[in-house]
Amino acid sequence: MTSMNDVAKRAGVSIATVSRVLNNNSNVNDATRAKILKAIKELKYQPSRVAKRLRSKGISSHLVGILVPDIRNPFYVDVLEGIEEVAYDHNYALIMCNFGQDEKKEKMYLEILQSESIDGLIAAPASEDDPLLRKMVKEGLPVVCVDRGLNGVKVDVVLVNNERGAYNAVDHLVKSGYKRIAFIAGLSTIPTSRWREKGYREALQANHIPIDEELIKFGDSSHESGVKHCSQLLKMTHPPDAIFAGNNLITLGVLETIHKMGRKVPEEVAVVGFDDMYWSNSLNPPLTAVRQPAHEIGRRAGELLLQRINDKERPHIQMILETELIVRKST
Amino acid sequence: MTSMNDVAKRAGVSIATVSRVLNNNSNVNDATRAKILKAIKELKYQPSRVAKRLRSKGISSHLVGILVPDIRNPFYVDVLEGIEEVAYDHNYALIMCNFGQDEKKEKMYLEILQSESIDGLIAAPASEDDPLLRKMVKEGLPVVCVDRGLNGVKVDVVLVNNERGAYNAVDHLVKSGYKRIAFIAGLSTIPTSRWREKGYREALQANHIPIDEELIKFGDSSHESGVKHCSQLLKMTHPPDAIFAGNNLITLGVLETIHKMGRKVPEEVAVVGFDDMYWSNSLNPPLTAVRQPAHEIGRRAGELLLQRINDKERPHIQMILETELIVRKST
DNA sequence: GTGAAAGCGCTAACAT
DNA sequence: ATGTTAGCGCTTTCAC
Repeated sequence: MTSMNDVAKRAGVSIATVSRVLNNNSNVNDATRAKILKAIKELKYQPSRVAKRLRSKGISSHLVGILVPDIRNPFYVDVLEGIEEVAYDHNYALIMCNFGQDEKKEKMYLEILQSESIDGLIAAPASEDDPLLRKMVKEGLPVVCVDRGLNGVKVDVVLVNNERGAYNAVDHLVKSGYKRIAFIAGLSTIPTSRWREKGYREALQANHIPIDEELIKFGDSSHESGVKHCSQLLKMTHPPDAIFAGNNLITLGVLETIHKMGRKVPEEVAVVGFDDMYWSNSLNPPLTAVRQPAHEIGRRAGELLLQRINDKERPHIQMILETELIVRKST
Repeated sequence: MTSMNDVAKRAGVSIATVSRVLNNNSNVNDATRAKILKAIKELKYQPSRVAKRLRSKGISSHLVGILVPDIRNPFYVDVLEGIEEVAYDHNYALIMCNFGQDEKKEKMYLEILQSESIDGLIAAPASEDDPLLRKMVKEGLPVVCVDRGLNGVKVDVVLVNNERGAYNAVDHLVKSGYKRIAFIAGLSTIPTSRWREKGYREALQANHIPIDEELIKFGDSSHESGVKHCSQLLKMTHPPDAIFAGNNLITLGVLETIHKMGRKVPEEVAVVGFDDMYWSNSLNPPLTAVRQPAHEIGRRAGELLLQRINDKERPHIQMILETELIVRKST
């Protein structure tokens, strides 16, 4: 790699001057500037982001971290895309860490992120009580949480009204005549699962439908979990006539299982999923789903993060976006 | 951030000794080591990856870059996951760059990656002639290409036999009795599109079916492109009785369009897609698809990269994996 | 307007 | 077995 030194030599100036034209703050003689620019071009010089980062802590290193629970979940992919869009617009690079619901992995990634001297972090932590993340926030790292918050510490948060989203889905199921509505939830430790469960219970209560605890299954937010719990449900003596799936991946597992067991959707079992996908229309049958504005969540989170990086004193914001129930053919 | 200096002071030793226990190479007195370890723990010291990177060029910085064309494509997500798996096992962090089929963006990301002093790079470049990437390889950066190669320079490559994959798909279509088989390809500039086209043509020829150029559409590897070309195809006076979709996203667009136009699959139009998805079974109808071992591709690429990082002289490898045609209900 | 020099946190000779 | 020191490539006072 050619360094500032090479440029300085070639232009016959000192590295300080080179640095000046690079960050075009101070005044530099036009002739000198031209010489330097020429040398930069000739040498194809590229400043080292690493050295910059090491030297100027606090000054923008233009690197932000992203911590996602599961890259296989299309929801997070969309969020990521939203973030990436604003990052790109502002010349930030992303260091992406996918911890796959594994808290050990999450911890390791947080440590790496920290030691990479990132400017900021967008995270969907496994737990709202994550001590390490909390510590990083306290130490002044700009952090924006998506999809879930972080207790006991001030952070910007972008999420969706999960309770209402679930409520609407289940309410729709009831209004469509379904009586035994099961809920396959994600990991019980993650907040979204609990909010969605709350919405589920409330909708049932509001409609005077007794809650059958047998119909509530907590799994681990994965495709396999959807498969497992759906097949258990379907094998019950009194199987449910509708399933509310706690997320994307679970929904896909549920659909697969129902097909494999030869049941008809929605005649024998209706399905509504939390999280819409852009290809929900091509599923069999077209899926009724609670749509989260994932891309928007990503964009907002990205914007909030950049704002906070530039102004650490700005008051904290909790941004709650609404979901939308997209009724198709599975209910 | 607490630094090595803080640790050294607290333990009453020099930073060199601290560095030694951290990289446990040389001999350190057990008592001293214990003291230092204690100080590290008490201070919650974390070495700065940035400083390490700056200092020791060439010595592993444990950061590798990933350059993917489109994170929305489930194929790349699976590849990414495979890479991430091996990276995690070897304590490498990933800096992920998604250029969204945009060559300008790709260039910017390559520059960033370069100036981050990464140890190596796994890339699926937009073009096999990318000059910047080529330059980086020439300058000694370990690079592994996935899904496509890089001309005029030696690199490890992991990809799939696209030609044969396409051939098998189309051959299957013919053998199933379809006569007017359309092909909606991805971006004509990317090699995979051309290989798949080749396989398509060959299968037709081998089966003595005349090629109708009207039935070959080149788009841009996106969902929208699938929608657009499928609807054009279906509106023809003599529409095709089968569609071979050039990738994941295109397939989804095709399916959506067929449903929207009220045609029956496979009775009115059969569909086979390149790239299988783990939820292909839940599509309407279950999709016949050419399965690429995406996860395996990722793992292999990751392994090759780590090997190359550790041994720049190792001979270059081109790894060609086979595809598998999964016949379901759409054909 | 420009240069010299200190230092960010670390590693790796080279001393002791 | 441990300490001293010179950088890695950059920014930023402080001089001139």
